[in-house]
Amino acid sequence: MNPTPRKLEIITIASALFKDKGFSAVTMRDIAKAMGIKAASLYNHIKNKEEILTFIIISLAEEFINGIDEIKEENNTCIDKLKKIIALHVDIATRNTNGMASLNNDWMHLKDQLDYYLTLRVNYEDTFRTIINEGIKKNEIKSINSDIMLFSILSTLRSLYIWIPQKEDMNSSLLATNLSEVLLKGINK
Amino acid sequence: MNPTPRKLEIITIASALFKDKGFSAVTMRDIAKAMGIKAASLYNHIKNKEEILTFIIISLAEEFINGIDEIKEENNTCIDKLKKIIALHVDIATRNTNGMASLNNDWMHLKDQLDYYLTLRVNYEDTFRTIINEGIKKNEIKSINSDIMLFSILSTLRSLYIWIPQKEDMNSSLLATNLSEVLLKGINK
DNA sequence: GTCTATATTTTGATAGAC
DNA sequence: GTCTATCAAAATATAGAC
Repeated sequence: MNPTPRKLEIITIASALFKDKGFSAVTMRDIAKAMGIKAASLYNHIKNKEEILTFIIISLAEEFINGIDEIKEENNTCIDKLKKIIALHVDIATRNTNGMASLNNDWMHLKDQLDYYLTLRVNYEDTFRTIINEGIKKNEIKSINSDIMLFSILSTLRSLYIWIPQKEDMNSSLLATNLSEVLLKGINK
Repeated sequence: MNPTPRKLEIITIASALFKDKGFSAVTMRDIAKAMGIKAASLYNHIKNKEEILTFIIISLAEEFINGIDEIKEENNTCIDKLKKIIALHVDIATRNTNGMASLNNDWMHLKDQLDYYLTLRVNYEDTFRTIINEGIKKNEIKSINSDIMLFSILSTLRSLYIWIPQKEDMNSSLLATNLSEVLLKGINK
């Protein structure tokens, strides 16, 4: 899992193509053309097409699990933990917009590491849900079905990659602040 | 745009497959096998693979635009209009969960009707944004960047199809009510 | 309406020269 | 590290029999 510079170049260019058309609709020839080389040459750097997808998804999934594990241990209110989770999503989605598309839409095409990915995802959602439930218990958060709250917030955060490129003018910390306001306190006056 | 029963059967079965693997990863043989016939037989009912996708996406997009056009004309508060939009999404996503996956993830594979789809989508988002902006003007809604509010709410609504099958126990109207509470008033106590 | 057979193109991947 | 040449498999789609 420590790619050479050339391999990383392939992964980066492939990410951009996967974002636009999805993993299955992008061919090795598409990736090669975008790199300015022939498809056969790609195999000097990567084992196969699957390896590209696996790297994109697993490295992102690990970033998320590491991020939330750190946040959950902090001595903080639950609301502040949620704000940090929101900032985590904004940060990762800003730094790797293209990869986020594969993480969201193409994880089902993983083979070798599909089970590992699913474990990471379940762990992430469980930690997230635990933080919400603690917030309810401590009277910081409304006593609504916590799955609905989890689903609502996480759906928005997972879609950030679609929206961030359209809003290049807005800086990350302002976006995270505004998003926290909307997601935590709503839009109703 | 008025499919025979057999054609509708193909579209329905294809929707389920597209939901699981995406349009590009599903072959005509996959669809045929799920129907219990051979791939060649499909072509007696449909022109090509693209036509299946086009029907799924365009009929859903038209349902949404018709729904929101009706809501916007009503003599109602903006908050109530938003509640109706939320109920619209819950309703459509409940009735056609599988189709919603294609609408969200495979619209870029449209050919003939891609421009038409994009027009419908822009119109939908514009109407949605206008309702939010009116709410701000009338002091019903907080004066935050309306694009952030639009993005946040719409991301959640667009993801409903992923979540609804996991929550079969919850009825549509309760879900719409809870979701309105969370999306409009937030989770913070 | 479904079948078999088949044409044509595209795809992931390898072998071996430079 | 990239190329040309090529393979084998898989894909969309058509023709024509039943």
